[in-house]
This record gives sequence, C-alpha cells and structure tokens, in this order.
Amino acid sequence: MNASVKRSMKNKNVEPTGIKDIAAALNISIGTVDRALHDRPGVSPKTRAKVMKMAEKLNYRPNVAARSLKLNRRLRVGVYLPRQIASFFDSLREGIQATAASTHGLNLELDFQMYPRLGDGDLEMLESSVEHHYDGLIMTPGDPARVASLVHRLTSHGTAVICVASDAPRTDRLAAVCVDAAASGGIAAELLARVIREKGSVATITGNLGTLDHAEKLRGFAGTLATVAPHLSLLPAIESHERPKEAYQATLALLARRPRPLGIYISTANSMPVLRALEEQKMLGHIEIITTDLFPELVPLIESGNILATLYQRPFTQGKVAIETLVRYLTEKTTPEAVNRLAPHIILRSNLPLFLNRISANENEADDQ
Amino acid sequence: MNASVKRSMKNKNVEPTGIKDIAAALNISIGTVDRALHDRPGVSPKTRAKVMKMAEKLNYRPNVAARSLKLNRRLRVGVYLPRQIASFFDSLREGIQATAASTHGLNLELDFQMYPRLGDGDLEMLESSVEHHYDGLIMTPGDPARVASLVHRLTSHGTAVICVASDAPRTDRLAAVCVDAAASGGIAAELLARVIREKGSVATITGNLGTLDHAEKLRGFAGTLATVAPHLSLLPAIESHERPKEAYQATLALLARRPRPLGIYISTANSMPVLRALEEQKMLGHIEIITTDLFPELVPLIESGNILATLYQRPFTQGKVAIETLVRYLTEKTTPEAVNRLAPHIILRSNLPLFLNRISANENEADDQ
DNA sequence: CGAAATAACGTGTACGTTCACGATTTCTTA
DNA sequence: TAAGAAATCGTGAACGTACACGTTATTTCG
Repeated sequence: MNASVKRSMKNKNVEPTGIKDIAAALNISIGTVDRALHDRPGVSPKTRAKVMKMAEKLNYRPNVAARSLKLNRRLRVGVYLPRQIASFFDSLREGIQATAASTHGLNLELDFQMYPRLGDGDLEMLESSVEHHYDGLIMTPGDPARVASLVHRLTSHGTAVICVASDAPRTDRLAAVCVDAAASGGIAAELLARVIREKGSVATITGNLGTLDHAEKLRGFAGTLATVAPHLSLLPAIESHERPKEAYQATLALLARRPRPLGIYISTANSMPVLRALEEQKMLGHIEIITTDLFPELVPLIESGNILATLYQRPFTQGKVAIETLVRYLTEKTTPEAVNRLAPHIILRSNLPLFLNRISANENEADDQ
Repeated sequence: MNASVKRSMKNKNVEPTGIKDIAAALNISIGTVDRALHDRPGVSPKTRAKVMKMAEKLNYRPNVAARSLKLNRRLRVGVYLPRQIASFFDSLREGIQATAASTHGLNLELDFQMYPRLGDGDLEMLESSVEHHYDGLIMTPGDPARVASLVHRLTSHGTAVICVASDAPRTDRLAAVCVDAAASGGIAAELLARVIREKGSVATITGNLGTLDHAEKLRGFAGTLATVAPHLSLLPAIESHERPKEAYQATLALLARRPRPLGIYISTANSMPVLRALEEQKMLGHIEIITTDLFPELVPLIESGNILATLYQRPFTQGKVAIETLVRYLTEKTTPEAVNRLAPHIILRSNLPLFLNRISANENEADDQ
C-alpha cells in the first residue's frame, strides 16, 4: 500500500490530453482533429480513423469548460403552464427556475407564459409559441388529441417539446415527465384496503376524466382495489370537472347513500369542497380519506389524522427533471426516455413536516426533492 | 396582455453581463474590475465600491466556464464511501457519478475510494485523504465523535467536507445530506399503528445504535408510536450490529416471546437474516413488517404482501444532492443549508414497480430520484 | 524641488475549443 | 495535360476570465 500503488488507483492525475496533443502526435492541424472528432464534413476517412484511434489511445477527454465557453450557446426555452392550480404549477415553475439558475456554463433563457387553466386558452397561447422558435418548450397537454398537430409543428420547426404533469402520447413530443398516475391510484387503494377492515364500499372523486392523468389514477385505483381488497367494492367515479360547487354537491349526495362509503379517494388537488362537505356532515374522522397534493388548508387535516394520507405529485421535482432532461437533450444529443414516471410521495402525519417548507411563502430556498 | 407586458415577465432575456460590461459602464479597465471583484490588492476603496455596486446593478454572474478554463482548475473531489451495504452505496455512487457527468462548463474529477464497511478501515483511509488536498470530500461518518478532528483538519486544509447518508454534527463539515431518520421511524410507527388494530406490542431491530442514523430512527419510531398508538407497546430495541448471525438469533428469541409481537420495524438494510428467521418460523404474513431500503431479495416479499412497506432511503438522490451542493459551494461561495433532510420514499406493493429499475443491473439510465 | 518609491490602473496573453475562411491537395473531364 | 471543381486540410480569431507585466498617477523623502 505504498505511494506507487495508490497512484495507480483510480485517480487520473495525468495531465489531461487536449485536442492539440492528438494533433501534434499525428502532425496534423487541430482543425482537422476537431472535424474528425465531431463527424463534421471535410476530412478523409483515413485521417478520421487515425484521429479516433489516437484520441482513444491518449485517452482524450474534451474540456467542457473551453467548449461551453467557445460556443456560448444560448438556449431559449418556453415554459407554457396554466396558472391554476397555483399550489401545483407555481411550485413546478420554481423547480424549473431554480434548476435553470444553477446550470453553469450555458446560459438558458426561460420564457414563462401563463394561461388561466387547463383547456382554457392553452391552445391559442401555444399557437403563438411556434413563431418564437424556442429551442425547447415545456408544457402541460390538456386534451392530448388536440395538441397533436401543434406539437408536430413545433417539433418540425426544431423545437423540442417536453410534456410535464401529464403526457400526450402518440405525438412528436420528445419526452414526458409526470408522476405515475396509475401508481398513485394503486397506492390510494392499497392504503385504504390495509386500513379498512370492515366490508363496505369506497368512493373516488376525480377532476376531469378527459385528461389522461385522472383516468390513469382511477384505473390504478380500481385495479389494485380488486386484487388486494376483496372486501371493498368501488362506487362509480364522481367527476367534479374541477368546479367547487359540483364537487360539493356530489359529496353531499355521496354521504346521503346508505350504507355510507368507508373511504374516499380524491384524485384532484381541488379537494377542499369535498372536505368542506365532509366536515359539515361531521364525517371527518369516520371516513378514511386520501387526497392529492399538498397546500396549506390540508395541513391541519393531516396533522389531526382526519386525512389518512395525501399523494404528493412533487411539482418542484417534476419541473427540475423536465428542465434537466431538456437541457441534456439540447446539449448532448442523447434522446431521453420517452416518459419519466416519478414516484409520488406518500405524505402522512409523521413525515408531513418534511414537506411544509415547500408550500410556505415563496422565494425561500425550496430545497431539493 | 400585449407584447410589452409579456416582455416584462420574469424572463431574463438580457445578454448576460460580463466583467467587461461593468468595466465599460464605469470607463475603467477589466483588470481593475477583476481586482475589485476578487478582493485583490491594487485598487482604491472608492473604485472597488463603485465596481461592486455596478456589478450588483447589472446582475453580474461570473462565467464559470471561462473561469475554470483560464485557471484550468479541475475541481477534485474525493468520494470515500464503504463498499457495504452495496445496494445502498453503489446507488449512491451512481448518483454522484451521473450528476457529475452532466455538469457543464467545469471539469471535476472524482476520486472514488472504498473501504469494507462502516467503522472498518474508514478512519485510516480518510486519514490519507488529507494529503490529497481535494477541493471537496464526500463521506459517510461512522462514529461522529471519532471523525471530528479529521474533519477539522480537512476543512482547515481547504477541503470542503460533505457528509452523506448520516451526519456528523458539531464538526466542521460544510453540510450533510441524508434521509430524515426520525421521520423514517415515525412513518414506520404510523403505518403499523394504522394497520394493527389489536392490543399488543411491536419490536424494532436496528443495526448499530452507535451511528446517529439508527438512533434517530428509533427515536422517531418511539415518539410517534406513543402519540398515535396507545394500544401498542414498544419492546426494547434489538441491536444486530450489522451481523447476520446476531440478527438471526435475536429474531428467533423475539419470536419465542409470548405474546408474540404484532409488528416489527427493521431499521437497517441488513434485514435478510431477520426475514429468514421469520420465514422459517412460518411467521411471514402473520406479523406486520416494515423494512429499510430496497434490494432484489426484498422484492418478492413486498409483492406477496408479506412486507407491509419498505422505507427507501433514496441513495441515488442523496448522491445527486450531495455533489450538487458541493459543486454549488465550490463554484459560487454560497454556504448551503447545514443539513438537507430528504423525505424517505414509502414503497408499497402498488408503487414497487416504480423503483425496480434502480436496483437492477447497473449501467442503465438510473433516472432521477 | 526632483527623484525614487508606491499605489492605482491599463494592456496583453493564455486557457482549449469551435468555426469561418483561406490555402492546399486530389479528383474530374475535355 | 491543363484547368476547373471538389475534397481535404491549415490558420487565426474569438468566447470570458485571470494574471503577469507595463504604464501612469500619487505620495514620500533626502
């Protein structure tokens, strides 16, 4: 275990060989080496082969600092996301912003654009994005079918499109980053099945079944419930269309049923109307509840145990992964996984404090994960 | 919502201001600006103040690519981690590696060093790290008390030390990245309390209480159990010292108790001996079990429902956050949060597939989280 | 008061790479 | 075979910063 042995270990304390070293070794110019290494035209096959071999032999590693300095690439990416639901999309934007701010060596310019809500003015706004000729675009597809042609035009104009929070499969989007919705539903079902022992029924209240996201959640919920909870039956899904009134009324109707459901899975972040109805009917604490995402009004209900768990869709991380994926694609040429499914966080009473800093007043650190 | 309004949004579409811009704005030379910005001698206090103010006003951000090119500074960071437990630390190393590979504009060189296991040769190996004069060092402290002086020497030699997986508080370490151990224990207790309805007792099997990590888990478990589960009593903690034989024997002894414990929380990743004992005694499925981390042998037990949940400590993410924190500190001067507590992932049967790609054969993508 | 010493500031080069441009060679074809 | 076209290659200027060195302004002291 003397010094020479230690030297031979993994530390590469040799002087890094540059492009000029391999040029000198072959008595050719650095320009030719550059062309050969990057598959640029204007170099004969033989010299290209020689260069590649010598580069391998000398263990050439490009100097990323010099590269990113020289080609001072300016990446322009558009971020087109709805304003509602703010607790989710604000955090998503923060994730993008924070990650972008800490990318050294390349300056990327973010163009944040907002529209009121999913399906409300998104198409028009995205339409205008085509002429901006962004290098990349981050968006949330509302109706996958309707955005297909738009994505196609963007892609053929050289804009890489990344879907976030929901996916638009069968389109030309480069990749998608979202929480695994089916797993979310499955988790909800499994938790309810483990906690509820009596025979009975459980209900689901969803936002808009038109979006792929909510349909997947329901699918996962139903599938897992059927396999792990033979004692629980599933009531027909209630669709709130993200309208508070509708959700409130539907909940009242649900609670009027006899026998009452033993558990409820609310798969949209707009859960407050449902919870309000539950509270007014004094049903909090008597029905097991699983919600979606995290916002201040939910906190006391989790702390008191009235909500069994909430499934956090990690908007900050989604934004972070989305912009990282996009940047990696734009700088290197690596095509990413078509769809990156994040695992939702299961927030219980005991790990709730770990997530509270992410929903407090903005502009604090908003640390990772 | 016209064009001017859109322009005024958060996008910083201005050309990034360099050192020469602030020189031009003040009609001085870039040399003076450089001296002023870096507290170098040879510049009058007044001009220094002017430069600083203008730098602030123009929102100057140094170009790290140009800097690290000029200084030809390779950031050298040592990664000193144990080989055991491989499922955890291999993934941790991968997280560091993958993240380091995607840092643009700065050349950082990783020096991976391994020692058999925590507390087995770590001090000696870390001792040798002092003379390497790393810019940064990532390590896992075994016994916090014993590494204090070492960390102090490293820090005073200009090496920034980051603790990962466990912390060494009250030392000169720059920061720590770990899963919130108390929360892990709390989650385990809460899940057991929700699932077990009968009156009875639960047991904990830990690795080495000497490490801060395991002690914290136990503290969180006991604390939460006391508040949410009045029907469950806690048996004295069993310490396995990370030795398979010891863990196996202790489990047999535990199962010989009457009445038998209704639930077991295994807070170390070395859970196989315990599970083997449980299986041999035909107790799998009759005792609620919560384990720690994820590795291939655990998968079928989770799929069959014999393990209620496993608390995944996200080694990949820990490595990623650790190296990100370190690099951010070394490039900018921002001192990070002293300790970054990640939320553990609760892996159930229904979300298990989301985590399987992270424990399969190496060298695949090993995507985020 | 003038020269030397010191402080304050300007100038130029280099870091390794990319790329436009010009120079040189090789290949066609009449 | 000569000249034009095409392929191949060399040259030099940038990218933003750090730093050695040279230059000018200010002070000190015999």
